[in-house]
Amino acid sequence: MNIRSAKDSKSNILNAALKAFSEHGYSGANMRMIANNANMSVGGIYLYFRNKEDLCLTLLKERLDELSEKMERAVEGVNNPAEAIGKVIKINLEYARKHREIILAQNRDKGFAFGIDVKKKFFRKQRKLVEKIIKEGVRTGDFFECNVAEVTKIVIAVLRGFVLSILLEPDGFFSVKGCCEFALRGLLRSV
Amino acid sequence: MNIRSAKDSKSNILNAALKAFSEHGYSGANMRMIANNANMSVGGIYLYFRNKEDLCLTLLKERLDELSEKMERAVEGVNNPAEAIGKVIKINLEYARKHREIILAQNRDKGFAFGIDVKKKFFRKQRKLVEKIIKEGVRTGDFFECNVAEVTKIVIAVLRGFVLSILLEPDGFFSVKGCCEFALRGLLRSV
Amino acid sequence: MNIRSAKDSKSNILNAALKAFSEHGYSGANMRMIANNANMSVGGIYLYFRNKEDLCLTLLKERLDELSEKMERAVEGVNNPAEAIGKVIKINLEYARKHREIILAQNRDKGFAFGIDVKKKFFRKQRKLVEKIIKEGVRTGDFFECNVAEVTKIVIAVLRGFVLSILLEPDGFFSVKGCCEFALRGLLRSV
Amino acid sequence: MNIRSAKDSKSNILNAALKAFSEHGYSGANMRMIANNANMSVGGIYLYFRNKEDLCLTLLKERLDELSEKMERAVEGVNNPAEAIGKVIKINLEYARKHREIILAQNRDKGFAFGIDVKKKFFRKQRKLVEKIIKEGVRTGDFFECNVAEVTKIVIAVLRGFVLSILLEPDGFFSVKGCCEFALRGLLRSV
DNA sequence: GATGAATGAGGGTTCATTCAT
DNA sequence: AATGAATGAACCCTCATTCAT
Repeated sequence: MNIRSAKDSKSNILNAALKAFSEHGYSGANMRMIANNANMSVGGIYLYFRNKEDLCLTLLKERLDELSEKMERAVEGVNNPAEAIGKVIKINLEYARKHREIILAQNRDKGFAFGIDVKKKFFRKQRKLVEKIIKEGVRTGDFFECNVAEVTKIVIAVLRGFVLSILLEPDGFFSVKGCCEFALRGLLRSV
Repeated sequence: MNIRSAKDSKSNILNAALKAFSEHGYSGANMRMIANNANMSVGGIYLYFRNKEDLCLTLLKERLDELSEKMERAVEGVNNPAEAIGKVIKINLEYARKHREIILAQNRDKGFAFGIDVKKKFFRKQRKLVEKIIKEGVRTGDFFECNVAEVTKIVIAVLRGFVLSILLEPDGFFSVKGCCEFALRGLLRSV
Repeated sequence: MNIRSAKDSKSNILNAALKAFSEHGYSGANMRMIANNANMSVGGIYLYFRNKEDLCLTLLKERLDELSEKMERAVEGVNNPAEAIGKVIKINLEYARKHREIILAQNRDKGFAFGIDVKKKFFRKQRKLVEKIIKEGVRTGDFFECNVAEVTKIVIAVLRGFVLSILLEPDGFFSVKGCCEFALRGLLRSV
Repeated sequence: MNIRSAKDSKSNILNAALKAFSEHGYSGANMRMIANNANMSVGGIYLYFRNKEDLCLTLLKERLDELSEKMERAVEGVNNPAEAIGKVIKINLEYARKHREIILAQNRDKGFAFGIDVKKKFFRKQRKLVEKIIKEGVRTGDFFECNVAEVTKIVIAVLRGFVLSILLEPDGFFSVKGCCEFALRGLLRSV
């Protein structure tokens, strides 16, 4: 209707798609719905995106890039490794809570395999970040001596678990502080 | 071809569906595929299952019931709380590795919302089991004093994270021992 | 289950089919339903009837034969033509009210064309009966001089209209007496 | 092929459906047939009609609205009640002869219950029209004193009977004049 | 750039009928 | 005579994608 720039149109469609996917999941949402949300014609979407999958993938990429950047900015200049781990956990939990619907939509109907490349790229970045922190923690003596590669994987696994639990039970009591403490100390009173 | 008992037919279909869902996801698999895998006609499936969803749900329920039972049997008679937590982690990790395809299939295309009741029932059982162990650990003094309810949730979140990571990166190095140690001790050298 | 004679089985199935067709119409009723109603297997039905249509046709034939016979018996020995016409109307209206569900079922989903031969045979008999009465009425002078063939058709049409109206609006006020009076004024020389 | 206006497409589909339903009845006709008749794709039909039933119902409504209007226009300005009844009969008989196939199709496979609301609306209109004429006839003294409500029902039943008979035996000799005379003898005080 | 009518393959599901037992 | 599991064609309907305008 309006004279829009290509960039505007694209982000307009992305917002419309976001809404549709959030509400109905990937295959529950159809192109007509998205077009309606975007105040556009169905055909119009195909001027900006190759197909439905491309549209969803773009959405996913945007989100993960944003999260990546947030994490990196959050630990920039933080010297205390424990604090850095805490920040990473905090950012991830906040992000999960904020974008719950979207993350679920991207996994509903398509599952983990969907957009695997984009996800892998994100995971790689995330792992590097955490690994750096742990390495530093071991170097400073704050953290246990350990197989850094494995512990990194474990920490990321734990992080994922926190995120997943927030997605599954959004209303459950689940404090960032509790998660951080746990990740840093575990269950046992004495070692 | 129609010489099978009803029970045979049912499990025959379930296996065929498992294969189809594992390879193509829930909506990628179609009833014709499943019928072919089962060396049956399409209509035959509907003698044993109300519809596609029912078929997949049955598969899910079977799996989760089995896992539930395994966990319960594993901690039976174990008095050391740390050991019990270790067993729970071990069972879950082994299970994830063994049934990776199936679990993914049930979440691909349909996502977490699918079979939510069956899943909730499982989660409830799992939480009760873990809570009991932690309570006991706190009572015996093996574990920190803590908000048992919250820590239970966190431990389960961690558990989920381990499982999720195995699903996402099946070939990654990821030892049960490492996970257990981490869950029990965390990262920090001293508190 | 029981040892039944072939005749028993047949009528047992017919009753079961009648119930099913009455409740769900021709295509709404399925063979499994009928088999259940008859406490039989699906395959069993095919020992007695060639197929679903044959089953329904047999039902139709039974009903129409019964009605035919009732009409014939009713006018037997009645000498007054007006009274005879009244009897015919009465029998038909009563029959429509009594077997409403069945008649509707036979026309629901299949319509007038269904069982056309059986119906035609019935219509022929009915027409002959009415024609005979009218001819007699004209001969005795009770009825107007008229084109007997056409008036017969008209009287039958009127009769059908009464029946149809009862089928369409079973609860509507619609007296046999009113119908007879109306129809006879069309026939009687003097009132 | 896609150069038609929406209105053209709709009526194009309606014609195609009419042909299909007339030839094969409601459930005998399938969407693919209709699409072929309309030189369209199956999906195209669903742009204009919610489903098969909606398509058939629209057809039915169109027909009955047309007949309703015809009847009303026919008696407009006619002062003689007997003549008015004659016109109503004439219009209905002509209509039945002209649209025989269509009317049959709408009742074949689905029966009277199909589109019951649309039909009821038509019947209501028809009854009001006839009732008004009879009331007027009684007032002017042309018609017998009578229970107007009941006689209206009877006249409509008779009318239905004429229509039904034309549907059942289209080639039968069945004059409008004969029908009117017969029906009017039931109503007129003097012949 | 933008439209939206049109496509048509493919989906899940039903059910009259068959046949090995 | 009787069973009921099995068949498979056919049904209605959906929707990502295309293309004439």
